[in-house]
Amino acid sequence: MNPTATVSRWLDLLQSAGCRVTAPRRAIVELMVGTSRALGPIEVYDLGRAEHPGLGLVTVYRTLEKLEELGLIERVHLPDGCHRYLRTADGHQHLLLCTSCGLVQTFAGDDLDPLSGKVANDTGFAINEHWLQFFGTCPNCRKPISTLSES
Amino acid sequence: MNPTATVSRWLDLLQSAGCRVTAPRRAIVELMVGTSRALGPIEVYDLGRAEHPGLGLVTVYRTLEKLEELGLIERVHLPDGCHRYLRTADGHQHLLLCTSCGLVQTFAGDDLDPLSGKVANDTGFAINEHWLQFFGTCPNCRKPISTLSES
DNA sequence: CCTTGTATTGAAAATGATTTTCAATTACAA
DNA sequence: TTGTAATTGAAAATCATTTTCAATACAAGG
Repeated sequence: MNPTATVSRWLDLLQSAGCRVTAPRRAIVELMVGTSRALGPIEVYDLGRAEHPGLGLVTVYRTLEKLEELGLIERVHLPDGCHRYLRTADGHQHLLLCTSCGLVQTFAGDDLDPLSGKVANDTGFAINEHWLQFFGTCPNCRKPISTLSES
Repeated sequence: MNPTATVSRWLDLLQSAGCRVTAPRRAIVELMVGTSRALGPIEVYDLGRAEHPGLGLVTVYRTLEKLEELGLIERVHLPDGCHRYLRTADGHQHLLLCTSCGLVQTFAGDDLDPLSGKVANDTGFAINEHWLQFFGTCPNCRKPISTLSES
C-alpha cells in the first residue's frame, strides 16, 4: 500500500472509531505514516508544525494516544528512554533501532513462540508479550564519526 | 554468594569508587541485593524508609544512579514504562518480567550473537546491545484472578 | 580519641514532561 | 444551512526528576 492510501486508511479508521478528521490529525497521521523513525512527542510536534503551524503539543499527545489505541502506532523503548512512537509493522517483527537518530528497521528472526512456551512451562508465568530488539548505530549516523577520525 | 556477603561486596565497591558508606546507602543496597523485583525510585523510597525512616527521595535517585554506574544494577524497561532498576544478573541473561508485580526471572535462551552479526551485516548497523525479554504474569499474581473467577 | 575537610544528606526550589481544564472553534449529521 | 458535540490550543495543574544549599556525618590524620 502506498503512503497516500495508508494515510486514507488511517483517517478512515479514525472516523470509524467515532473520531472526526481534522487538519491537526491529518498532519500527525501523514507524519507517522511517512517516517521510519521512532519519534517522541516533541519531535512529532516540531515536525508537525512544519505542515500545520498552529499545531499544539496537547493535540500531539492526544492524537498519538488515539493512534496507539487503534494499534496503528506503538510505543518503542530504547535503552535511554521510552516514549517514542513508531508505525506498527505488518505481522510481528523484531526491531533494529538506531540509538542516534531513531531509525528503525525490522528483521526476520527466529520464531520465539517455542522458546516462549518452554519458558512459560518452566516458570509458571502466563507470557503474553515479548521483545527482541537490537540497538546500534545506523550507516548514516556512523558516517560523521568515521569522517572525523579520518581528518 | 549469600546476600550479606553481596551487600559487603557492593559497599566495598562503592568505597573503592571514592564514595562513603552511609546509612541511607546501606539501606538501599540491602534492598536492591535482597529483591528479585524490578523497582522504581518511589518503590525504593517507600521500602527503604522502612529500614531508614529519614531516607530522602533525592538520595534514592542519586544512589541508584551510582549503583548503575558501577554496573551493580541496571535499568529495565516494561511495556508500560521504564525507569525500574534490577540487580544485574551474572553473565548476560534474558529476562522474564511480571507486568503486575515486577518480579523478574532470568532464563537461558539462544545465543543471539550469530543473529546479531547477520543482521549487522545485512543492514550496515553497528549493533552494540540487544534485548530479549518476555513479559507476563507470575504464578503469584495469577492466583487472585483465578480465585475471583472461581468464586 | 578528637579534629578537620569534604562527601553526603534531605528539604525546598527549579525544571521538564505529561495531563487536565476551559472557552473558542470546527467537523459533520440532520 | 444549522445545531451540536467533538476538538482545539493556551494556560494551569500535576507528576517525575534534577538542582541548589545549608546542615550533617564519614573517615583520614593527628
